Amino acid sequence: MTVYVRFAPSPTGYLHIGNIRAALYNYLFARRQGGRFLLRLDDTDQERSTPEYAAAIEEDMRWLGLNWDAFEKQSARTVRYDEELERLKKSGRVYPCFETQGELDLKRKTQLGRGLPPVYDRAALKLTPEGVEKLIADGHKPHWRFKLDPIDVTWNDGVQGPKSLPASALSDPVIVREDGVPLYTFCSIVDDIDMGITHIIRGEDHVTNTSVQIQIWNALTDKPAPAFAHYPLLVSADGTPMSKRLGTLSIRQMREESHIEAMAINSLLAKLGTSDPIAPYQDIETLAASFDLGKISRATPKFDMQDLKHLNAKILHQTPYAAIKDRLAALQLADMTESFWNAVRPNLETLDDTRLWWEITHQPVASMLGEDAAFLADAAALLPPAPWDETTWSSWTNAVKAKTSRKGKELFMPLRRALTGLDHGPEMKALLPLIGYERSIKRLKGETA
RNA sequence: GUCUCCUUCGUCUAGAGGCCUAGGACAUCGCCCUUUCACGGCGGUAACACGGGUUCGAAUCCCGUAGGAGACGCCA
Repeated sequence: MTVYVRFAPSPTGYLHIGNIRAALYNYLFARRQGGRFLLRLDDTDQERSTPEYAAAIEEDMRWLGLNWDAFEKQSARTVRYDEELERLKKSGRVYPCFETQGELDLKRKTQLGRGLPPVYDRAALKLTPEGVEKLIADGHKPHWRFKLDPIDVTWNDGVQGPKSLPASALSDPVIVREDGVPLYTFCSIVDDIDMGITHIIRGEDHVTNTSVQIQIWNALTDKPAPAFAHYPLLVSADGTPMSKRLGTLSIRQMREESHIEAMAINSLLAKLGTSDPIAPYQDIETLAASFDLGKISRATPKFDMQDLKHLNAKILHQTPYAAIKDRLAALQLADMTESFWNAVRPNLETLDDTRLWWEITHQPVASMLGEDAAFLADAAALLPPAPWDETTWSSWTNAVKAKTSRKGKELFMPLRRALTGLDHGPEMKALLPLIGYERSIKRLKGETA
């Protein structure tokens, strides 16, 4: 059996750290198993779904490198949902209900107040066929519920192990709204059957859905239900649930505002909450090779933006010039050479920091002379003429050392400050030739150059 | 309230009754390298939620308590 998995977001917002994990896990699982990966837009909710969000999801997935083998949209499949619904109506597995939302809310509130689980009481099942006809004739529109069997559904979960959920805690799910729109719980199963999905990997917020969906699946087909795996949801570093934080954690914000590398996100999310160490990975195929559902822990891991930033820096420090060349060219700055990259790479936290070091080597910088103006004037006098190379720094500083008797930090820090305007940065022997004689001599004299 | 899952260093985890004076990774701290900061290399600090029980012996099994996450929608 060839593995076939899907990521099924609804285009009602941007992809974020929480839901991209579903995409990543499914993608890596498919790659590892030699299977296929489907992107399916669950866009039956016409009011909240937008083409803009749909396009953004595709864009973000491509940026992360999560390429899909097939693409589907639920909005194009309404005929199939109607057909399957008719079959369930004929077999008596769904039944019409007429309670208003207000009535249902009240029932739930009453049950909760009495310490009971807020489960639908199946009052609509007591309606006679004549009663139903009369309600419809009077202009009431029914919504439809799927009648659950009173059995405990069991399955062997890929992360949680053997699972059993008591039927008594479940309501008959509404599968078609009063306005005729079929709901996720139902559409998703019709799709999974039609498309031949073999494994469903998703967050543990779907565990109770699974027990009803297995029943719906079995009511629709004799084919065996897919394998399920439910991984624990993330919590944010300060302990607040992610659901309250997702606004600040969209993939596009990470990319456009925080300048995070796609592989930093992939590396962290693929390993966070697993028994593998969190480490920088350069490509997604290597990540796929080590992916194993069995390594996912059942406890809720914390997501910390700091961890992501650390990993991002590590990835950049390891990135060879050949792999970053095109993106450096896209910055449209002069002299983005291999030696420039190798010089600045160890000091980057984000790729955008490249601009800072480019400006220091190519744009006027306010020099930092401080108390050392006299010392720097001596140094300036000793500055050798161009052309410069990697040895210039040490021959020059040796001369300065001989003249001034300074050494160590006393010798180097004032030079770094004067030449770059900063007290930290790449190795000066690499930076000096990039700054060049003209700017160097002026900066040593305290001029902005 | 009911149901599901969970609780080992700051963080992610290893650990399936004696191999645990609890191992690894990240972070942190220190040292080395670099006649400078960083990068890199090498080391150190640091944890079994609590209370009972079972057992010769418990991080590991059982019960309870506390705490955390999720679900209980005509959302997905």
